[in-house]
Amino acid sequence: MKNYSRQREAIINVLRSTDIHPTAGWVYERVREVIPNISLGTVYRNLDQLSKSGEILSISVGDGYEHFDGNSSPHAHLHCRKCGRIADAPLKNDFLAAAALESGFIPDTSVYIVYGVCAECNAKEKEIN
Amino acid sequence: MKNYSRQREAIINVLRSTDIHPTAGWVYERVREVIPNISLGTVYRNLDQLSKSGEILSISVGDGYEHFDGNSSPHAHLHCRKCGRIADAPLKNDFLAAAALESGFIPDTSVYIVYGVCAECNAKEKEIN
DNA sequence: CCTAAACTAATAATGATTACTATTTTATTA
DNA sequence: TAATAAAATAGTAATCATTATTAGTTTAGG
Repeated sequence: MKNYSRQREAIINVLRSTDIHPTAGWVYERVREVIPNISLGTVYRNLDQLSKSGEILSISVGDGYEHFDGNSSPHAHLHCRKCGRIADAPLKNDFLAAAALESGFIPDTSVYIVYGVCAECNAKEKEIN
Repeated sequence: MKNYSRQREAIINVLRSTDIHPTAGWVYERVREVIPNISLGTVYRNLDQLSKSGEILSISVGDGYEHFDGNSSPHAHLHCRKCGRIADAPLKNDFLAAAALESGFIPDTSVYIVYGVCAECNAKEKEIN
């Protein structure tokens, strides 16, 4: 069903080495440092595959890019509207099930994104005014 | 700052009349029934504006489209991986603040999306097998 | 009525993502 | 260690949701 490829391994390694929740393009640039002639399509295909198999997480914050997270255990994301950063935040475990109680819906993953302004951007704002 | 326009009013009306969390394209088709020569760009611009001002909610489930929700009060969304439907689900109120406790992040909105399979799709699956 | 800011229709441009194709790699079996 | 089929890849072209542009129209306030 699924064969080994050093391209995929490199992609996973890059993802596991960061917590910035990168885009496909960012992953592509980093992987190129190891496999210079890797194709952008290969990066997209593998990220798609890995997120469908549950090994990684795919996150849409609505900034026009798909973001990826090597940590697929349940946690929330804090997305800063100003700098665009996506940070991790803890999440009570029983929440996923509780939210889906309704109507026979069978949950597998969840993405919880909190929009707002991060501490750093808030500090900069205060400096200016 | 913000002027009245009947295009924007029609867009809000369409959004408030449904709970399917439509895309810009869907809203466009519905508004055209009332204002036949409305421009798609106008729909996009207004939806963007309204979601930035907090009057509506913008939701990315990762299906390649941006979805919109006329109900901007905090609630979770159940996104079915098979039929693509997005349903509403209740959400404990204090959750938003709790998830953002960390590091001085100041939350404004949150989008909580649970991925899985809805009851209907699950029933169909059982019929087949 | 006048004016400036906000808005619109129509259309062109953008750019992230996906599709396609010929070639190469992987895993398996003899 | 060949032979083979499934899975992957590089490179490139195509897609299409969204954004930008522009000339003209509408709104609101004095």
